[in-house]
Amino acid sequence: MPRNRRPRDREEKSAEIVAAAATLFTDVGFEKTSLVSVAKVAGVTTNTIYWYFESKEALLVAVLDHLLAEALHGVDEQAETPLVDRLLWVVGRLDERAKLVTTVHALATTSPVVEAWHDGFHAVTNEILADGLRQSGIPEEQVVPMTRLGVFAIEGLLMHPLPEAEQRAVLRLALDGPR
Amino acid sequence: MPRNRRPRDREEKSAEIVAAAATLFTDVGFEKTSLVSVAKVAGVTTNTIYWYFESKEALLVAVLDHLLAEALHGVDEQAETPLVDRLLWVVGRLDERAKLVTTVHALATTSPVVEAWHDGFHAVTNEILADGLRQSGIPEEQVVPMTRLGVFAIEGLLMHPLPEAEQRAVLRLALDGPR
DNA sequence: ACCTGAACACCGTTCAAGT
DNA sequence: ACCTGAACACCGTTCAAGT
Repeated sequence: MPRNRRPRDREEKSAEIVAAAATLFTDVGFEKTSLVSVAKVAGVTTNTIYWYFESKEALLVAVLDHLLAEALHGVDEQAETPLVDRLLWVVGRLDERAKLVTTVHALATTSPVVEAWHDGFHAVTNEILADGLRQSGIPEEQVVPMTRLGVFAIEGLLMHPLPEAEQRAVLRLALDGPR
Repeated sequence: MPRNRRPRDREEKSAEIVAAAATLFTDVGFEKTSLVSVAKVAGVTTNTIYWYFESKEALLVAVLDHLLAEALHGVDEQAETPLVDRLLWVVGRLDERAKLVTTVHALATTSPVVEAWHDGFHAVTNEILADGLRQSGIPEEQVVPMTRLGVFAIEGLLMHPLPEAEQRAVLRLALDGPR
């Protein structure tokens, strides 16, 4: 029982693993990142990862939670700017993580853990976008399909890089319609 | 030189491998399908696959070409029906292959072969959709963003299953705008 | 030209053993 | 409770060898 092992060691170690995984997953990609390389960066052994996380996919979910919290930090201060700009801001922040967007969709069809995270993520983002639309005075029966189209547009923009002017054109079209 | 080896053996064998891979990739998923299982279904050895295809990803591209040709067969006869219904028809036909849609996007970021196929696919579908929009009398400067939004909507519908009535609502909104 | 057997390097995961 | 060494089963891929 060494006295230098403080009680927050657990969260620290786990946080280091998540941080290492977050960098590698976004840069190298989830599939191409081996747990050995995650362990190396985090300064632990492969098996240690399994003490903290049930599987590689469970580690991915922890990474996603971490990045989401990070990405959402600051979205509140933007409550005053127009909806289109707010969405554009979100797209800009998520752009470096684009690789993970496709990874999540690919894994959601086979991995229950990832599927659960994906469903929860959509529930949250749908709610945020739907609220924004209602406050813009969109008639209630159009809120649901427009929310869906808006989310599809955001996902599409993340998966297919485009200059910002064209991103804006697509989002405006999705929210305001032609003209 | 056995006399029962006909000259079309090569295409036959390769077609059998593609057919086996097409079934397994769509049902089990690309990542979860091992080349051993493909070989077993096709009645060959794993190494034989490498005689016909450069890699597992090259085999995927062959499968995609095969399925695309199959899916596009019959789209011409629909030239008279409204654009929304035509897109809905395409979505319906691709729905069982939804797993592959996400796989292609996931691999496109790391595999040049798959990225090339993905780019070509988008070029073709963009053209088809843009032509349809022009014939519907959409003003030229709106054709490009509307095509993009339309493709994003289709991909979104493939990645997130929805009842047909809601699929139609999203597509109508993308093409006709609110009201 | 076409196909195989046997190996290679690597992967996610497990488990008995240590502290 | 936490971590490790060593192994497991499996994977995509390669290559020398056969016909």
